Amino acid sequence: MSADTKPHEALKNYLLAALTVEDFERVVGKLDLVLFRLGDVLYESGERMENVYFPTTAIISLLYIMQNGATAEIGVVGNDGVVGIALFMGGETMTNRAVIQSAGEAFRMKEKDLKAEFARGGRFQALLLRYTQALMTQISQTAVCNRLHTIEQQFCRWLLLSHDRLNSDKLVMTHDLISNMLGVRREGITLAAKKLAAQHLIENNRGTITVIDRQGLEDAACECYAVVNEEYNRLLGRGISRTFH
Amino acid sequence: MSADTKPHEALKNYLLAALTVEDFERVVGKLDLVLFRLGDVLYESGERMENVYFPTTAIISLLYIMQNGATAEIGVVGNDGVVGIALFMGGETMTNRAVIQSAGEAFRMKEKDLKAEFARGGRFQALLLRYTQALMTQISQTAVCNRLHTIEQQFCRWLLLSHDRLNSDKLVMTHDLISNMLGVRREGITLAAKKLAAQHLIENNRGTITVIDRQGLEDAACECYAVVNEEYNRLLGRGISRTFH
DNA sequence: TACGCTATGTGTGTTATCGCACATAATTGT
DNA sequence: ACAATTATGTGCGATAACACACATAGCGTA
Repeated sequence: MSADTKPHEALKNYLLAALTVEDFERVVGKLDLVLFRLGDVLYESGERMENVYFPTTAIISLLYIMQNGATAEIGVVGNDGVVGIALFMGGETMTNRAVIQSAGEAFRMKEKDLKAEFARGGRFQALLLRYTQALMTQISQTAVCNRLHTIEQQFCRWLLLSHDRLNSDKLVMTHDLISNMLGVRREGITLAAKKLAAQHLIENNRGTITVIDRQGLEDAACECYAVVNEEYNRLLGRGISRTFH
Repeated sequence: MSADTKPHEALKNYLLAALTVEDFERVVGKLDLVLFRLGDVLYESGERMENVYFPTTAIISLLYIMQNGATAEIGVVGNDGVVGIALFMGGETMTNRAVIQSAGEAFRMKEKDLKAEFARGGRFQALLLRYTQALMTQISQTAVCNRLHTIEQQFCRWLLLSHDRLNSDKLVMTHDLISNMLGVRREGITLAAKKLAAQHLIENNRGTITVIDRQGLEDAACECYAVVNEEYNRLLGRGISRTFH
């Protein structure tokens, strides 16, 4: 397999791609490719997980669901990371739901296999922990952004984080869905989208948002996006931002 | 020392107290007691840390500082945890500032000693990782709370989290300081404090807030406090909430 | 005891966002 | 082609929080 001319699909996930050849060869045998559709749930709040997932083309949203049904996203995971950190962090469950925000593929690894790999204590463990710290930074910045910034700024941050994890400029996503992620009204997103479209930063069609001016979007966002992006670069040793695609 | 009749001060920190006798005996030799005053900074954003701290009576706030000087707390650490997780998570630095919110003591451990202990991979490592997951839950809930709840509800959550980590009902803290933590205006806190005082949940004197009706405060808070508290109990195997004092 | 500093209380007008209602437009199914 | 469904656009009054201004009150100390 290492002699293949075509690189393994799993290398599309940056965590897996950062393994040594030796580690990768061993780990790859324990991975299964899974296809997810929009809305699929990888785990529920408080639910015991049986697998972790290393996304390649899928994007997963970590959502908190309030007792009254209101929702708010605390973070997003794509080909930069892994879903199911509670399995190696030792908590077994989390207080959020992991839901597919953008259809695509991910590699599944069984709990037992993951724990065995983690316990080896080598590069894989170090990578998983550094990724977890990066995710903490993203969640922290979500908290800050929710506190201090406007819907429009948050929408920009959210678009950029999604765009980074997508190999297309087209986000298939309704305003309503986005509003659930950001924990705001649907009308708030409609308004923000119109404003960004008027500045020619995005195109805003029924069910899809297309990124037109990536740099313009970054300028329109608050500092939160840049802080998170730089921390991911620093911790995971490569850009996940568009600059590096 | 294990034969002492008086329990070691370090046992006031729940992470250290959860170690096996053997682990504790070894670790305790590497701890130094430090006294902190209000406002002391344990590390700055992006600054290389040289120690971790296991608080006993001190309370530490993890603050994000925006470029324009605005601040927002992302989490709070007391005798339930440890400050400086970046040292074992592998990132070395974080994007926030750790600042003393309530004067008191903490045990300091050198980076090298901590990393050596972590690398042993035993109970101490497991505890540190589970604590990190608990902290992630707290940060997540801060994000949710910032998004969906009123200043008054957030103030209740904040009071409860602080009260849990304090061995007194008196919080020495100005409205101005609290407003910096919550990322709101000082007047907003004055108003919320007056409302809670009118309901006899707290007493609101110059420079101090005294918790009068703990249960009433919990009822006035949003679900965010309960979610975090339950998750700490589940992950760290003991209550840090007042119920268990 | 009086002065000065710090903390808290309060009022006014503004803004962002909300909740709700409803119109319009795009897509899907028959 | 038409009806039904889904997505988006828009208006309006309510509310929470903001910024700013300034009054009062508690505390330390000269």
